[in-house]
Amino acid sequence: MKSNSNNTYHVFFTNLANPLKINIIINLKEKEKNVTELSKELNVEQSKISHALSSLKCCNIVQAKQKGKQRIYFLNKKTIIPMLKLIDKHAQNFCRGKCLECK
Amino acid sequence: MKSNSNNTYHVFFTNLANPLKINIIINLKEKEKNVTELSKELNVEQSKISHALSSLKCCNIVQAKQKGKQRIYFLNKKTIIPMLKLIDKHAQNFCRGKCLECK
DNA sequence: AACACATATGAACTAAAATTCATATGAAAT
DNA sequence: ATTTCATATGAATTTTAGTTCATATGTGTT
Repeated sequence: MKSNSNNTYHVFFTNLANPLKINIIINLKEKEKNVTELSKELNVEQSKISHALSSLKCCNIVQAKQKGKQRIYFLNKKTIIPMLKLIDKHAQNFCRGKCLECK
Repeated sequence: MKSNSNNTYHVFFTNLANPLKINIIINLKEKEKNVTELSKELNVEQSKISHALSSLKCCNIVQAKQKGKQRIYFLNKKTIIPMLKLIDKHAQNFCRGKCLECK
């Protein structure tokens, strides 16, 4: 019963179920950035950013390119942008604007 | 920087980041069911099902109606079905069909 | 080849979420 | 009003995921 794609769903959602990763994603919506920039703008320690990016990258939610000694991360917008829109709509329609933590 | 809707995203994804909840959702795609039916079909202990349903319900990912002493749960398909489709496409296009756990 | 800047990685620790299990609540039937 | 079937709930425990920090790797500069 627990199919293969069910596991894909689980892996995917688990990867996104983290506030820092969400903040990174939102931040990368406007513009691609390197690790140090993200670290400064979000005011979060570098290795935390690296760890977060690493798992986002492994699902291809973000991608990266090298530029000198910097690594520039950019968002794979194909999936994420429409997904966030779905959640926005869901929150409006079914949760009075925002989903609340369920104890 | 950490906006309000960022938290909605986090709550929403966290709610879905669980293999049992995914299995419940997939199971409810075909047909609405009560707790006992889900428990038997997924071969999962009743209180686990109830806990899972309770948090899915609080985000209105599932909804419920009473029928005698049973509570029938059904999927709010508006959000979830297109979201799962997005992930299917993502997996095909960017992850060779399935997302793999990232260590 | 030594150095500095940029990023990644591993492992121990901490935090958060899921499971378990005993029990409470609820709804109908007798 | 007692019993039975159905579901929910709380709290302790276990599991899983995130953080931290020290250090490794990688890239360019002198």
